[in-house]
Amino acid sequence: MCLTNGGVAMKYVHSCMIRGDGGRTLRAILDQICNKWTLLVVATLDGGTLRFKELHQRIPGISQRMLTLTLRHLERDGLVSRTVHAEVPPRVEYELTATGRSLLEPALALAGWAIEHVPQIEASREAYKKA
Amino acid sequence: MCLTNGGVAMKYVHSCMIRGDGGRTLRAILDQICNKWTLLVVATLDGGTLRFKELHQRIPGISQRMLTLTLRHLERDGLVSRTVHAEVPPRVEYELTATGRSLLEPALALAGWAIEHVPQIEASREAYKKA
DNA sequence: CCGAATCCTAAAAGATACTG
DNA sequence: CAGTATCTTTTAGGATTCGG
Repeated sequence: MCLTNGGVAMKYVHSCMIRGDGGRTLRAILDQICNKWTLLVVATLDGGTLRFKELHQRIPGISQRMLTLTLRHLERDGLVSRTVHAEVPPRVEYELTATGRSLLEPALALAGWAIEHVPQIEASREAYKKA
Repeated sequence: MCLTNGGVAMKYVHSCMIRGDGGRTLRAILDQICNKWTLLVVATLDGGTLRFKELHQRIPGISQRMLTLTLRHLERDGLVSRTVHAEVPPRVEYELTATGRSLLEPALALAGWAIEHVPQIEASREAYKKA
């Protein structure tokens, strides 16, 4: 299967996305990845294992609730592993799984595109407002 | 700037995302791209110009309202051009701009990743439910 | 320290009806 | 044909409190 040619492959993506159930599942997964915090949590876990509190500190603005929810979803989807150490006080460590790490490259590509195009998009928004 | 090495570059992305304003703008753009319909509209416009009605037909399930909103946002951000032909009945054509086309590749990479991992993620979800 | 439970608001999205 | 307007439902996310 060729996934390198935009012209052809995007049609394949399109066909996958509009199929009744596959579409719903695929969109659910894409939504999951692209929500407010997921990409940031994955990016933060790149490079090694972190505890809950460390994650909380490194992601300014995230609430405990959203960090917990995001981690649970990532764990459920098999992208992050969660290890509880039976100590007092408790220590819980999070780490990307192989699947989670495999997400880094495409996620990076998209984030990179967004970073590159921020000025251009902002300019376009300004121009649009005036018109 | 190196954007090809996940280990290093993801930290760059992370640093971009947590910066006060740049972070907000960047996340707003990512949110925009990854919302329920944007990727699908962009994928559908790959390959050529389409009228409003054609888009509506090729994207099952989208409401007129959401198609309009999505197209307005894409137009505002400079990813899609909108051409009104002064005829009766009216004819409005939408087309990807150069910037819009440049989004195809990274968007494709992410969608491709999601498509590839659907079975694995679903299996992980099943296992998670039971446990 | 880690996180579950609850309550609340704002935004997104859907349904429906109408118009130049 | 290509929208706009309005209404309702649904969801995401934040604040706070409590528990193991």
